[in-house]
Amino acid sequence: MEEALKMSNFIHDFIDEDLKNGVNTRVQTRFPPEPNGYLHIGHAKAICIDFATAEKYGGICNLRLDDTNPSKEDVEYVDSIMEDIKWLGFNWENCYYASSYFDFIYECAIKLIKKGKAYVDDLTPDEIREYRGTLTEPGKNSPYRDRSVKENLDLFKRMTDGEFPNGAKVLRAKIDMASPNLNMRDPIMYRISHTSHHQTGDKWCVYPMYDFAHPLSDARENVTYSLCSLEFENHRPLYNWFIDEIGFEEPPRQIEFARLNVNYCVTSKRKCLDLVEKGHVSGWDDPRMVTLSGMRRRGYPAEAVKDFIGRVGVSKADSVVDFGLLEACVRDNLNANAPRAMAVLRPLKVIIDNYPEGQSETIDVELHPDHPEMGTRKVTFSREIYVEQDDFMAEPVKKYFRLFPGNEVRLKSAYFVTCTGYEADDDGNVTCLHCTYDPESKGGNSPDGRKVKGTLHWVSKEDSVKATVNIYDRLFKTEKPGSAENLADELNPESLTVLEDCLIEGGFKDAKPGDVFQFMRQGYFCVDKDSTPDHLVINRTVDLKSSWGK
RNA sequence: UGGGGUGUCGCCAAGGGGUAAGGCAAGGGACUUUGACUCCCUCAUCCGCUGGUUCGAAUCCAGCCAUCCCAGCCA
Repeated sequence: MEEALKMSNFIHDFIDEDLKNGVNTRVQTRFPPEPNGYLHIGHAKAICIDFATAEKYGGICNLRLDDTNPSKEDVEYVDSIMEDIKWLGFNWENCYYASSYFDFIYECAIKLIKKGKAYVDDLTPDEIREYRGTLTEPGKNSPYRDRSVKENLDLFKRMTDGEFPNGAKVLRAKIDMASPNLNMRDPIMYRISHTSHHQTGDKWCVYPMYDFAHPLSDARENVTYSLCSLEFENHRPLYNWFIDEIGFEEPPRQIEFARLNVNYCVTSKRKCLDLVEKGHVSGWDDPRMVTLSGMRRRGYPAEAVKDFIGRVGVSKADSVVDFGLLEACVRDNLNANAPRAMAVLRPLKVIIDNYPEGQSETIDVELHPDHPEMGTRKVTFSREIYVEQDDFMAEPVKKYFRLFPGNEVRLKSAYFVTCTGYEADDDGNVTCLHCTYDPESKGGNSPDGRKVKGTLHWVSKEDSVKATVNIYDRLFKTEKPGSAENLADELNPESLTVLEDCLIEGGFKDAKPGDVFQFMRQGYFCVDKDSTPDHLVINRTVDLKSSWGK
């Protein structure tokens, strides 16, 4: 993916142009999340773009926690953000907080007041909204707009000193109440909020707004390209206004790109928080969530996520990427890297009638068919084994070439076996299969050269471990969740299927949380963090494509 | 009905005057000790629409249509 993202996109075209014209001589970016939630697949796009762009041009990318609104933020989130970025494999040059620039930002506010470009406004929130006008009508000036510099300086200091309650006053930029761009109608720079901040404690009771803090933070850090999503396009004139008014030698430039949307997924903090708080999911790291922690727990390799971002590309067109593309990236990665193991999710007992009772043998099986260097593991074959329930049909449908009475198949790496009969309970459910094996076919090939069309995975009764397996489906049944009044109405009731009593080959007990295996045709599976040697909990990462049944 | 964006295959996305890359999905075939993988082949006479400029346009111009963002003391 590094290559994919280094391929030119329109952002790089702008940068190339600037570099060519001498507008800039270097490239520096930043990834600026607000610590008010967990990072998700959408952030992964921003992270990849920010870090890869800096890397492409030999510049640096800082992590900056955009913490200008303490009422919504928490250190729990800053910790998770750092962990998730590291998991993705990116290393920030410096870690800063917007709050570490509060003194600087405050000085900038004073400077604007002194220039007559900012004023303290006493209007109430409702009045400010009224005075702002509408999309089609211009706003009107606040009666407090023409206060003297001296009075503004005094009032702003008293705001800062905590003399006024929340909402009593704000500091506003004096721009143009008739601007067709609402962001330019005297935007608020500072609001009063007697809230303790997770980084600065009780030092401040006024906090800068995003529009004021962001450009100054960028400039302060010597960022040259401030890459963000499309919804900030309308803010760019304001971003530039603050940069121009304060004055910087190497002004940063904001470039916007379309944010990532994936169908059947939710990537808004509001909705994710809702799912977590209302218990629709087990937490921010629920394997069904597309949070970075959720995907990690699900077993998605970080490389696969980055590959996905690279394949999606960067443009300014609103788009919704198919979740299937993410899964394709995961399969590609895992197919190449995940060791193989045999597991039977819905066990069906098989008795090899002509295999001596009490006898067993150990078979070496490659961990990966394409990578012999990965070595082998040992599996045990014996008279009583288990196969998948749907690997048998009493009355086979056309083109079915697994087990059915009279048919011969291969047990992966073991022997050819022929189904001779089966037992069923009173309800007609098949409870046990009877087979005979061909001793000459040890290893899975018959010396007489006869072929079988089916190869089944299996586990022996003696050498297997029990596990609980979670099978996941999409969390939502609607392509674009969030349109309904209640998000819960759009949840897919079958997003989680728990299978108890699954059987995995014996050696699996040594697997560690986070390890991902391919259980042959059943797909890829990841050992859950809550798994213990006594109780294995396995999450299905993704299934395999199958042409069976088409 | 204001301003700012965006419209190329089912989903992403290159290409920016010279005759439509690639990926995912889909379909067909080969191979196969995973009905997986791999490997072949197919898949936009057409680039939102309508005009115009030009020898020639998806690429330039005009008009129109569709769609997204903006009226938080959120980011």
